Amino acid sequence: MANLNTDLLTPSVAIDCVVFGFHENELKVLLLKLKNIDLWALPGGFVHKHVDIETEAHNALELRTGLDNIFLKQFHTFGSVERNDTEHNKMLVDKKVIPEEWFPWFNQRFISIGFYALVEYSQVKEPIPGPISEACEWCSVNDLPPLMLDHEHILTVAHETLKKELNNQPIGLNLLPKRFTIPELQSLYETILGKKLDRRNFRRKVMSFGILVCTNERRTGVAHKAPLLYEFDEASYIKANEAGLSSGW
Amino acid sequence: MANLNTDLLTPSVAIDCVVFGFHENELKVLLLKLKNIDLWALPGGFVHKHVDIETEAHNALELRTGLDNIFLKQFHTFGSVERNDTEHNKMLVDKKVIPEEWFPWFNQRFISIGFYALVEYSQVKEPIPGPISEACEWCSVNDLPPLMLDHEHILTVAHETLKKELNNQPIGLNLLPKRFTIPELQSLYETILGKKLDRRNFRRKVMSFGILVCTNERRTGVAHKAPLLYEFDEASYIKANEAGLSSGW
DNA sequence: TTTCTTAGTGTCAATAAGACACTAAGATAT
DNA sequence: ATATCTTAGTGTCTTATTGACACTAAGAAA
Repeated sequence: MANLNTDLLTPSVAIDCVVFGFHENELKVLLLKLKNIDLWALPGGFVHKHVDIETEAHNALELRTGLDNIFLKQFHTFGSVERNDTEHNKMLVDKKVIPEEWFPWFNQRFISIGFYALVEYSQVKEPIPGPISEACEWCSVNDLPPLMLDHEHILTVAHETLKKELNNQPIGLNLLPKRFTIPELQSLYETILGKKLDRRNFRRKVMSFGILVCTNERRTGVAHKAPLLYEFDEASYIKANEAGLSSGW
Repeated sequence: MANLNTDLLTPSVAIDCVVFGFHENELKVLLLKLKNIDLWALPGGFVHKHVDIETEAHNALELRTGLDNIFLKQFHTFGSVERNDTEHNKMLVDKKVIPEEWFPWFNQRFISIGFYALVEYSQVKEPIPGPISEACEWCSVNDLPPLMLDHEHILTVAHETLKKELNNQPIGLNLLPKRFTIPELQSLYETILGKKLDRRNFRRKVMSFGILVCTNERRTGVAHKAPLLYEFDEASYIKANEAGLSSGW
């Protein structure tokens, strides 16, 4: 996007992606730091005229993460008139975040389709900044830098959606490494929900889903009793995802 | 829209509304019959540059139903490239559904934001056709006429969303008259879900939500034992809606 | 007044959820 | 080596929720 061929793009339509990762018991989100100013943005982009919006979201994330099979889900479309902020766009030109000739395109009224993504933190070696950004970093959801426009709102809606999804479907296949322990899975749930769960009841419930396979191997080199490693049974996981879990936590 | 001032409209963005009503134990949906051909469409429209998408959806429905306080909820955004169908648009011109000068606008690649609406059937006296339609009618969800483009798909996704919503929140305030009987409410649930529920368990569960107020009056002039009339307690209803119900049916 | 149909209520059993205490195993400190 | 600390793993009891089911009540029609 060093140049911006607006003829190929769908006017008025943008995509914003909230990429969740899980690391050191924190829920992280991938953010781009704009050039020259202390302002951050969600990864995203515009929609080419000949490309489906889901594909475009995948492409945007592949550019940032290098991963090509990311779990992605549309969660909301943001269409408030106030999203168009001429002062903000002028500032982007002033600070040389975008070249002046991009101003007309950026200053359109945009409708933004929000996607959230779940990725395994460790698989993203080095997040790659885009044309208007100088850094791409994981930030803790609980300690966000200043975000552009309504991006904090978009992020909040994505997080709330994710919390609700926990009641309807299993989560973890896309956020955890292939092998993981039950306490790690619990920590993921606790982190997303923002509250503690009872160890014994958690284990009972999650085992009842029938999506976990015990490898009979243990995590070694770790303090205290070595926990058993589990994997997801992908077929059952997908089935549970489609059928939906019955009740909430 | 007898004329179409495209300068005022957001390019590439459209809105489609799936308006649900409940009548004679059937789930109905409001459809427009296009002029001169046996092809039907969801009500909807385009998005004025200075209007929020939610407001635009409300406006579109007010034009069709005369109602100005409809329950509306965004459920999905449809962004497949294949939604743009030049042959279909040529046909619309050929059959004089739209004037030829509208062709370029209609033949854009559109992203469509889907909303579903819940309305009390009896409050819509006479649905009003729009500029490209010659009739506006309630159709049974189980017996749909031929629909334009991907509108049947949009309708299906809306219906599935509504089914899932039953697990998370009460439904009825917007679909039933002010006063209704529990068997009527049950019939609404059964119709949406497409399956029978146990009378006694249904009553117990729905009463446990604490959103129903008994009026101590009965529906008279009806066959068999006169059932008691209930109303929703709006404050509790809204609270239940926000908090979410715990578990599924 | 008998019959038919729907309304309204109660109970019991099975299942799921919440609260809680013990034993096992590895790491570290003494 | 052994004691101690911390986390892993399991079981049980209580309570709440769900599902299955049978009776009585009231109005309409025969």
